[in-house]
Amino acid sequence: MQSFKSDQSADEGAIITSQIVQVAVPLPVRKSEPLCYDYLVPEDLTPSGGLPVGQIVEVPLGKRAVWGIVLSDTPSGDVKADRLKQVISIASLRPLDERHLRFLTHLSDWTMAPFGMVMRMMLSTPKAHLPPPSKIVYHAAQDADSAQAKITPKREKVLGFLAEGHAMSAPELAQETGVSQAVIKTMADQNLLCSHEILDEPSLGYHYAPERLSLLPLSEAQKQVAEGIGATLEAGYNAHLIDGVTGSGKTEVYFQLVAQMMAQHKQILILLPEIALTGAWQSRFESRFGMSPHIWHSSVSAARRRKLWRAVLKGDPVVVVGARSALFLPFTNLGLIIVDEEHEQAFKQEDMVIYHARDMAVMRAHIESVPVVLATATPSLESWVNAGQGAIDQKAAGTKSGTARYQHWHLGARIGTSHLPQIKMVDLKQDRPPAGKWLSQTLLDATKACLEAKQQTLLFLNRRGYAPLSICEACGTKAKCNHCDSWLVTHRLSGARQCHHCGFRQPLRNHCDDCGQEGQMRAYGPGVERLAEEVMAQFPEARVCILSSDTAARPEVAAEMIRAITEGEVDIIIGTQMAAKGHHFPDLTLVGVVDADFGLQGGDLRAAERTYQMLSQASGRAGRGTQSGLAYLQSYEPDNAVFKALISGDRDAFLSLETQMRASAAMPPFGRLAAIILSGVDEASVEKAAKQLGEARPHYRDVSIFGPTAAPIARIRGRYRMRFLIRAPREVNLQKIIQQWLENQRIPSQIFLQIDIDPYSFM
DNA sequence: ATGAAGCGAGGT
DNA sequence: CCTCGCTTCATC
Repeated sequence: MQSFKSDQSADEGAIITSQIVQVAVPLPVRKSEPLCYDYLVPEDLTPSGGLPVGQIVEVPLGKRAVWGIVLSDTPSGDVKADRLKQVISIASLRPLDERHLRFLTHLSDWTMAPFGMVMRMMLSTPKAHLPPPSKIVYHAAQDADSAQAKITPKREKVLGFLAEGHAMSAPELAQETGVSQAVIKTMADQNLLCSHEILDEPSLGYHYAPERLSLLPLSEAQKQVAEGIGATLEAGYNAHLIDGVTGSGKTEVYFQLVAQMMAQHKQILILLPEIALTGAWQSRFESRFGMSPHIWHSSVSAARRRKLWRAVLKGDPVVVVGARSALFLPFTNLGLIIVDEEHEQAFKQEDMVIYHARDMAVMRAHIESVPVVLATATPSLESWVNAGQGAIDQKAAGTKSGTARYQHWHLGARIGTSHLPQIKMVDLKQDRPPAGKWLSQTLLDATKACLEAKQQTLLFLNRRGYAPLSICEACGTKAKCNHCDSWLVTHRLSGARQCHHCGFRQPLRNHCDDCGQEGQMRAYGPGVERLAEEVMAQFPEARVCILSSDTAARPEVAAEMIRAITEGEVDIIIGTQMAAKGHHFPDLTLVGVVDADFGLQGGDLRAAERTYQMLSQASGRAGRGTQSGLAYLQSYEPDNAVFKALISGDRDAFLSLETQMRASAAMPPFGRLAAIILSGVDEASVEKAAKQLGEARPHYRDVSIFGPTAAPIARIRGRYRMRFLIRAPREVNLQKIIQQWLENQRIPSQIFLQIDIDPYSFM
């Protein structure tokens, strides 16, 4: 009796002394601190004693088992110890380091996305936290000579190889020694070899070998930039903006920096905006470095991602090239971050966690104390101002001048003989194409001349499909999406009318859904397919291709089209944005921008900036070879400042003007913006929730809150959306204001609330 | 996020 | 009286 009791109390004692940790759980709960729950750590899970902060663990959560991160080794005490659940398992990974955790919390704080969601995104690589598969390896038996088995020549070969101290799996060994696997198996059976199980986790790290590099010799200007930045690479955090016209060789400059950090055996992260189209970039990397970089994006196979994720955490020296999500990899030996095409909007992630990968890359570099290099031909206004430009205007906006956050590096001329294209306007009010046609006489003549000179033309139109709008001539009804407030775009090539917001499609019929009339549907407006029709009618002998995300949906198809164009198998390219980006088509000398005004309308904060970037990008395709290039911009308002800047090539004047406008309107980067978006299936309840939230709006002297207003496209994917826009001076803590506003608000659970700090899209 | 419980409308 | 569907609640 007595002893039973004391045993009992000893058990209780064991439970009480066992460790309790706080684990961040993947719940979408918005709190100022990461949402953590207390869990007991069973002793048999931690032979080494306690769990460290940063350890990834599997814990029960309600009915489920989820992965979370240990954020504290002391209990919060929120729940009585006897109600605590136990940690289920511990990931076979080293704990995340403190800097990575800091990155996650800062990102969650900045974006106001629930920590649990940021963490979930970071941990979403399938099975990365499970132990790697194991494999059986063979090595020479200790007492091999005492075994009685015959040593045949083949066996001799195997033993000879293993004598060098290797341990290998049967297939590898067979490969290496040129014997069949059966020989190895038999030798193992006869105790000539002994085997054991190891984890199959080869290192992915590069071996830095300067003799394998074949970097291009740099021009004087390139060398200056490479050396200037290079001198700071080992001095912790430093941010650089490489600002060089298309074709000035920015990539070669940062390759030099990559090589410099590789010599230090560091991990290097290179972010590209659209990784699916990076075949050319990759082959360029391979030819300079004699090895492939590791690619990271959502369509890389789960197995590869898993291997890379683990290798990155182990600290293997790797060069990772990736899309936005690569930013969340658990680097432990990071040396350098590069963000190429830093101005690209594609870096802004608009899903569950809304963040800008360029800005978060700078934040991560800061936390990791490593340099970050932003590269672009057309800097975003934010980066340009951060690089200390437009200083007069900064003063006007009350910001201290002379405090550039980024070092600004210019790369001027194009490399080699090529020059920037000459840009000319076509005034569509004067030189107007006939109804239903889109090419002015000027552009047609130029195209004809270009064809005759056996050179290529790019006609740029950023509109997919055949026509953006279809109207029934009988009743005036427009073909609309069932799930969104948007028109259906006619796609003749795929025989469908489709919604570009939700992917809804219906077969292409010449029948009105509303009045039922046959044969009355008319297409309005241009799309690349329709433009192709016009071009083929004008130039029946020309070889025409359409390059858009519809015609080149898969990367292989896109690569093939780009090859065909590069090798001169095409005369006229009709392309969307996809054709404008980064390609090098040496025979292309004429670019026609069919609708240069597209993108300027809509009152978007960045409309002018974005249009400038896109048109300069598109016109920059012309004249990259030995011939000089020419670009025509068709516009109804040819006097717009954007076009004037493009023609004069005075980009900095344009950016200064934009900077002034932003500064005087207290818009980013001189003021801060945030959007709060409420969405839900039921329009009335979204409106009601928005109204309630609006009534609780805080009132501050310098903070303006606009809304609630229906989003410009009020319904997308069957969800109604209302938004608030908040504007505050730069020095105001916008997140804190929103936090306080939302704190005591009860949002019905069927309504989804999102916060977009520094919004780019106003849709 | 996601499973469970709570509650009104409709069916046996 | 019991089930279906949808809102509300809690998750250590």
